[in-house]
Amino acid sequence: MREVAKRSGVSLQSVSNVLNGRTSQMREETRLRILQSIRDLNYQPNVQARGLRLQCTKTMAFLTIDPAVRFLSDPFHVAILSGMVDTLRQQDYGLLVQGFHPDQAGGGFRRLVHQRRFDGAVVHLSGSPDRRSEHIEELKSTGCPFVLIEDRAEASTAACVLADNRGGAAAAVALLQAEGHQQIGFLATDRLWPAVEKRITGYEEAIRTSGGRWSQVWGVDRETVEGARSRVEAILRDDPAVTAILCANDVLAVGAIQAAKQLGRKVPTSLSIIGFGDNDIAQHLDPPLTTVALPGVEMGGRAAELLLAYIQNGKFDAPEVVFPTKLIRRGSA
Amino acid sequence: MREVAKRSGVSLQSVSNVLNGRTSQMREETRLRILQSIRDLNYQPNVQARGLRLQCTKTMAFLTIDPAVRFLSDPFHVAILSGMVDTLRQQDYGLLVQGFHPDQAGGGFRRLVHQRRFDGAVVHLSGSPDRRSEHIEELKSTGCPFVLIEDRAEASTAACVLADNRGGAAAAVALLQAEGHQQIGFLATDRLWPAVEKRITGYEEAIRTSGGRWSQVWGVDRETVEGARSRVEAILRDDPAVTAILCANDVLAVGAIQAAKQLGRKVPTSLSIIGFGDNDIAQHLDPPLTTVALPGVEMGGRAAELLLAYIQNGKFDAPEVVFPTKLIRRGSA
DNA sequence: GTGAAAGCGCTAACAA
DNA sequence: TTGTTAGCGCTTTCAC
Repeated sequence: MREVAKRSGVSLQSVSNVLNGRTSQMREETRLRILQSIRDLNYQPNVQARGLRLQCTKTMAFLTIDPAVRFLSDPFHVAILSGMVDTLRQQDYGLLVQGFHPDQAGGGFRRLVHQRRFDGAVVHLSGSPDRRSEHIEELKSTGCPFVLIEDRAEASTAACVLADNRGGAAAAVALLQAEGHQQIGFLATDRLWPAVEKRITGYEEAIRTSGGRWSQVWGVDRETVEGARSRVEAILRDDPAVTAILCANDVLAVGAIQAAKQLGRKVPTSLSIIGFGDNDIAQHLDPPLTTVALPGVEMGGRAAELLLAYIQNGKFDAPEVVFPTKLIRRGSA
Repeated sequence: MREVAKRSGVSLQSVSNVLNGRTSQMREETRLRILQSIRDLNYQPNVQARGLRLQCTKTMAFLTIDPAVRFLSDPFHVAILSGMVDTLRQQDYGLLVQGFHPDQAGGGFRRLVHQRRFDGAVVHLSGSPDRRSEHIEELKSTGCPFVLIEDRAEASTAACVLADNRGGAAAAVALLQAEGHQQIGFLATDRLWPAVEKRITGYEEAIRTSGGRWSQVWGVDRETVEGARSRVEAILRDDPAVTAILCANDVLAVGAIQAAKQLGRKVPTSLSIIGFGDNDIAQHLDPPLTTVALPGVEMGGRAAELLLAYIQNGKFDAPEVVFPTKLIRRGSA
């Protein structure tokens, strides 16, 4: 910057003014001269120095708590990130990605915030509601603005972006009941994600309010296709009267389909399966997966927008944004 | 930090010394007192200020050129990122993610580097070899260390991480020829990724050296399942004598399988299909996809390690790291 | 062993 | 309209 000033024969301040658009009371000629020097020297302001002064980083973070080292293998996370990237790149904001192991998450958030690595964060928590509350309190106490995905927080520095998981689960149950299913089970992940909790709630409510007599939630310890397959095989052997399974996500649904094949149960005639997520794979399975679509990309994009607006105006446009979910009927139910 | 110093009754300097391990000539007692204050105050050094002084950011970047806004939907990118995240989080390094549109990439790299947002970058380029060379020159000229994925660069500030794509393609061709196939085609993406180029080269070499008479490379403009499906349908209608297709990636292979089904050609008996990547979906397709596995996670991890070592020692441990690929035989060939 | 002073690159407040 | 000064939080050099 000093170079630019020297080259244009002006002070550092004037250069700074041009860069920040404070150009109202400056001679057009000077402005152009400075602009030219900037271009000649290929100058770019140092975000670090600028940030130190302005107390901002031009960076947004995506934080999650996931026991899996490869937390990016969760397609929902990737969708959120894609949405964020898209919004942020238009504003010259960078995206910092960080996943925490459940055990380290405690001090982890606080540490990162104190390091001043970002101006705001989109956060996707997991764990028991109590644990999550603790984390939310911790985030609040940092003063750093954040947007929760699929979770709620009462705070002026927080907002949340949710999908209508309960509605989605209810729609899925309704479809299955309309097809005459009496024993509809729910295959859940052991790790508690807030969205999964809501899907379970939606499922149970739907069964109850429709006068259904039978409901059952099973857990899968390994959240993989293999894990789901072996679990579902055991379930079906145990209780062959189960005719429909609503799965907490599409990956589990893939495992469920495999289990059905393994046991010689035709999908959907002998066993109906519905997933959650509408991942890329869903429509290419055999049979194509009936699933509740989640607008992950849109959610990530909106979360980033909310954060950006907070940084500009000091408050959130909306404390809460709810996205609809949509049951996509294909061949598995 | 000022707080910590005051609380411990020492100078800022001493606190800084403790934080940076320059503790050799300091009374143990003082050291412990400072450490305690740090803990009491929950102090974390401000990476921004520290970085400004030290000219480093404790952040690494992943940069790619991908026309798709959702460049993260490429499973290979996600794998690279996963590997990087894993390595970086152990070193308290952050990960910055940025995708460029081919048209903006030109100045984009330079801009980011000049902004001093990161200490090094893992870069996955695409485009024609000439274009890529330009970008590599630009990266070199910034002086910022970088590791190329699937591409080469001669520079002291650069290293590269490659997979044996040629070998993988050759193995795939060998398998198909051993099964008696005479007309093996290659389904490529229109967008030129260096890895795809190498797969094509490997394919053509293998056909030639084995005395094969027929070879053909088709391009797919839309890199989606749909795009591949319609392209392959046209291809097969045009020349039904084609009995095997080697696809540039697994997504295209999914489309090819669908096309085969559409035309009533059984896979693998009437049409053999091999993919590249071994994505999560591959083994859950019907039939399970025979594919050349790429160690994306390992490559990303190694790339980050190389960069980290460069930052410490001022030079790369190795100018080039090559990973093997592995043909995984399943049901589609 | 510890403290004081300078400066990384930038911007806000004030002075000219 | 433009230039000067101070300071963001940290580390480094040098003096004590």
